[in-house]
This record gives sequence, structure tokens and C-alpha cells, in this order.
Amino acid sequence: MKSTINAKDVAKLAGVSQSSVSRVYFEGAKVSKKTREKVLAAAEELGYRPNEFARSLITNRTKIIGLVMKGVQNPFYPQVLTQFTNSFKQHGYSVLFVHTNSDEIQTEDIETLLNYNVAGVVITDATMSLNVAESFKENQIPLVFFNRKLSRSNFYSVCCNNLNAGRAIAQYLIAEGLKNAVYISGNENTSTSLEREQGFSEVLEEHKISYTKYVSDYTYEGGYKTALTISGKGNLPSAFFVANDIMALGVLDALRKQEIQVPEQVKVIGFDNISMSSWPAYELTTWEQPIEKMVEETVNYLLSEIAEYTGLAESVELDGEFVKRKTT
Amino acid sequence: MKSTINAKDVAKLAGVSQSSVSRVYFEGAKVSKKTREKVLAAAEELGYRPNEFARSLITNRTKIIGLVMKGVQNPFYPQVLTQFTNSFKQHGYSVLFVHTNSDEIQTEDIETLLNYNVAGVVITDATMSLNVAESFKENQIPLVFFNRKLSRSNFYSVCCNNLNAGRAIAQYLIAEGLKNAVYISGNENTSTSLEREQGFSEVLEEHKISYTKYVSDYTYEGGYKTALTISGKGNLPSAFFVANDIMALGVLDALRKQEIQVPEQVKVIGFDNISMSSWPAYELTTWEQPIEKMVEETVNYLLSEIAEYTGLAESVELDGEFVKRKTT
DNA sequence: TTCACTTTTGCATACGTATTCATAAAAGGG
DNA sequence: CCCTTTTATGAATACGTATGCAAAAGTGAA
Repeated sequence: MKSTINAKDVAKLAGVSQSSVSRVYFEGAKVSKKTREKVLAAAEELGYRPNEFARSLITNRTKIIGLVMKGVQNPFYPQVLTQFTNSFKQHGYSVLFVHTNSDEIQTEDIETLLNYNVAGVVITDATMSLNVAESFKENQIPLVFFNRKLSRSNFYSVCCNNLNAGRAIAQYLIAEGLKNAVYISGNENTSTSLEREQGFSEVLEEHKISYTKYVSDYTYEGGYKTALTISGKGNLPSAFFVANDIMALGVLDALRKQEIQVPEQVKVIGFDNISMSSWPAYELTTWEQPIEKMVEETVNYLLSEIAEYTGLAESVELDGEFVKRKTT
Repeated sequence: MKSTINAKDVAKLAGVSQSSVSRVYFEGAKVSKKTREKVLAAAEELGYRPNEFARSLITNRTKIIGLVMKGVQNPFYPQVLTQFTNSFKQHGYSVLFVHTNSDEIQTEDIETLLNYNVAGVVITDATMSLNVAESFKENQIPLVFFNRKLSRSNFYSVCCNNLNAGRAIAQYLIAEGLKNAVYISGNENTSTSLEREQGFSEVLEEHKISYTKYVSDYTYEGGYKTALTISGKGNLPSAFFVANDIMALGVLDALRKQEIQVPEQVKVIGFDNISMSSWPAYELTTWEQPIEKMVEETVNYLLSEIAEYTGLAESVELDGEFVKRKTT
């Protein structure tokens, strides 16, 4: 028998109407100082909290942001999750966390987001079929692809400038005397991996330097196995460019196991600058993604679209930073 | 102008009443096969989805579980997060993710959970003041402390059997010829750290072996610094028991930096068995928490309490497993 | 004080669904 | 086939809030 107290109860105690109570809690509504105080006092006494569901029902808006994430196991993403949650909290929004196991978001997950009529959606490292994505547009729910771009689509995305990063890394390696390289990609259909490779390969081509590509899966184990395979073949490149840090750590451990000296025999560069990359056991040279800026950009866009929906689609690319450590 | 279609629209198209539409989507309600088919067909055609907020408003129930987490940066917790989210999804529940920055959950976070009238709450690695916790009881919202116990309180908690684990670790070390030990604790007011120490110290006392306690903070950097401090003093113990893996990895790196041989000069044991502990760079001996079982236990409790609230308070402790690697 | 004008308040209604109650339809039993 | 019992349906209402509208209360100048 939960005696849920509502605005009416507060109104009665405060000696005002339910409307006035409502207005006290509705940002932007006008109430006189006197009634506000009466209402707040009564509310305090009764322990009143406005029912979010009733509010949402009538305003057709929620204070919920859907956050879709796949690779929570990759230490890059807990940072992202933390920052998003904190930032949204500051703006009065809560986070509905959706974990997807497959690269492409399942229909049931989409349904969840739509059922809860989320105010906005952030998709960090997954894709979705175009027609499903369109259903968000139909419902005028702003959507941001974070650290991913959906090819041939018309959605807002916020990424690190992967192309430039790939280029810069290539240039750095070339300046250090690169002869030939290996690029270890993540899941091959992710825009991040593709763009990093593209920038990298462009510059290499300009300098007539060849590289070999190996496809892995963004995991430590994947990096480890791939590096073992490569070193097993005997001919090491002068450098590995690995699509993310967690794979790069696997590469480093595999090389260490084969007693291959880094960076003397082969250089290794990762991407993301996760916390482990700075650990003494690794000291990985990498590219730091400007997470704070990326999150801020994402949040700002969502908030402005929530305030007034325009459906603006753009690819925002923020510069990262080269972090030189001891693997190059 | 989002034309949200409702049960009435579907009813009209299907040639039935709104009640019948409602019944089709309400589990356990009785509808004839014929109307169900008509309704589903109409719903499909219109793209109807029941409005969760209207539902919740009237049933006073939600399909949302509040998940409160603090140390998402500790690789132990992303696993926990993943498993909880997946498990709840299977049971038709969504996860409202609440990140708290301080050890004790802030009032605003509690308010969020109460405002959304969550069906249940999991608190993974934070505490809350007793009177706040009571507000969940008042509202009959089931609550589980996961991997934490709230002292002097009356709540359901699910943990690894930390006491036994601490004992087993002590016994193992003693069998290996332990002379003296160091225990590196996490935040000192966490039940996990205290219980691990208690089990550890009990057995050590029985064998008249002394140990020193250093208080750290459950982070890599904390473990690193603490180990540096200790080794800087010159007198190494024969073993470190570290309250969690991520600190233990910091300890290993610090020892390595000082060129102290592990396990020859000093043994190191962690707790959690996070994925990094099995990496070749560390090969950390540790204690594995039975995460799946713990999650399952938590989910089952919550579901049963959601079905029928009893307020049952119990401390469930599940056995973990010693994982011997190369640091002992 | 009076009047014109602004601000605040209360009333009534709507949001989209679940649910009670009465009624209609179907099923079962002889 | 009729009567009884079960099952399925529809009409009406309630959940707790926001909001348009009209009435009331302030405000300030003359």
C-alpha cells in the first residue's frame, strides 16, 4: 500500500490549487513568491516528488537520454560512459543504458528507446540499419553517432579526426625512417578503423612506402593473436599502427613473448590513449582522442536539438593529439 | 508535429475498443485469438507502440531498474554492467544508469531513481546513508547492494565470500612459507576490503604471522604509489595481498620498476580476476569473483521482490575461486 | 479612490493507458 | 434447443500532471 502523495495533496495542505503546485515545479511557469514558499513547505513536509511519468505523458517529453554502447570492455568506453552520464546529469537528464552485443543494434533495443520516448540518443560504437535510424527522424528524436559514422546516411556524428590522425602518425613514422608498415584494423566495417587506415595509407603512398593490413577485432586477444601470426611469419615490418590501444597492448605482449624488442626492432603505435597505455609495463605511443570535447560537442548538439528540432546532420571531427611514449 | 498514434487509433482501424487493444499488450489479460490478430495487424500497419509512461502512470510500476555504479574505470565493473544489462534485458527490464562520483550516493541521484519510480535498484560499489536507504523501503522498492554491504543496515546484499577468500589466500601463502605480509586495502570503509582483510588477518594471527596494512584507493595509481612507498622503505614483506586486481597491477609495475623480482623476492596476490590479470605482462595470481552467479542471484532476488514485495534482507555470499598464476 | 493594465490563480480538460463493471457472446450440459 | 456458466468485449473512469482560459488579485498612475 504505497501512499504516493501527489500534487493534489500538496495543494490541499498548502491551501492552493493543484495547478499552482504544478507551476512551482515546472520551469518557466510563473508563480508568486508567496505561493511558491507555501507549496515548497507543504511538499517538504509530505515528501512530495513530481511524478515523471505523468509529466512525460502530458508534455510528450522526457528527461532521458538513450546511450547505446557495445564495447564496454574496451577501457576507452567506460571513460566515455562516465563523462556522458555526468554531463547529462548536470543538465538534468538521466541515462538509459543500452548494451548491444552485436555490431548492429537490434530492433528490440530501438523499441526500448522509442517506448521510453527518449529525448535524445547517443550511439557510441555500434551501427544501425538505415531504415531503423530513420524511425528516429520520423519521431524527431535527435541522434548522434559518437566515434562512428554511418555511411551513406544523414546523421550527426562526432568523431576524432581520424583521417588527420592517420596521416600524422604516418608522417611521424616516416620521419623516423619507416621502411614498411603493418596496419592492424579493428572490425573492418567501422568508420574509425577505415578512416585511420585511409589517412595512414595516403601518406604512405605519397612516400612509396608499402604496408600490409591485418584485420582484427578491437580486443586485446585479437591484437595478441594477430601479432603472433605476423611475427610467426618472420618478416617484421618496421612499425605497427594498431587501430586502438587495447589491441596495441596485445601486440606489445605478443612481441615481448617472441622476444622482439620494441621500439628497437619494431615500433608500435596505438590509438585512444586509454589509461593503461601510460602504465610502465607498456608506455605505448598513441593518439589521444579529445573525449571531453567530443562529449561536450555531442551534449550541446543534443540539447539544442531537444530545445528545437532541426534534424541538422553534420560530421564533426575534433583534433586529437599525438602522445609519444616508449614504443616508438 | 509528431503524430503519435495511440491505442485508440489502432482500435478504430481494427474495429475493436481501446480496451481490447490494451489487453492485447498487457501480459496476462484475456483476449480472443481473433481480436488479437486484428489488433496486431492494425498495430503493425500503423506502427503502434504502447506508451510506457501512460502504462506506468496507471500501473504504478515500471520496467526500469536503477543501476548505481561508481568505479566504472575499474575493469571489474564494465563486466558487471554488461551482465546486468543483458540479464535485465532478457527479463524485459531496461537499465537507468546512475554514475556517482563520491562513495556515498548523492541525494539527487536517489531522487532520480525515485522520480522514475524504478522497479528495483542495484548499487554496485557505493554506499548510502541509512535514512536515505530507508526511503526505498518506504516506497517498497527492492534494493540490492552488490559487492558491498551496508553495515548496521537491513538490506539484501550479494557479495563474494570475502572472508573465506581472505582466509584461503592466507592459507595458501602460509603453505608457501609466508614470513610476513602487507595488505593493501581499498577505500577503508568498504565492506569488501574490510572483510578480505579480516579473513586474511584471522588466519595469519592463528599462525602468529604479522602483517602491515596500507590504505589505498582501488586504483592502479594508488597501488603503484603505495608499493613504491613500501619498497622505498627497504624492508619488503614476503607477500602482498592487494584488495583488488587493478591496484595489484600497479603494485607489480612499481616492483618491476624497482627491479624487485616477483615472485622470487615477493609474492603478489590480487582480487577480482579482471581480464588484464591474465595478460602475459602480469600473470597475476588472484581470486576470481563469481560474477555470473552474483548477477544471477541479484536479478532473481529483484524479480521476485518486484513480483511480491517482502523486504527480505539477507547477505548472500558466493564462493569465488583461487586463480594461481605467476606472481606467487 | 478609480480605472486600466499586469500578474497570479483556479477550474476544467487532456495526455494514453489499465481496469472495473455491466453486458454480450460463446461454451457447455442435459 | 434451452438454460447455466464461462469468457470476451466495450463504456466509463482513474492515474498525476501541464496548460488554455477566465476570473481574481495586484499594481500603479491619475
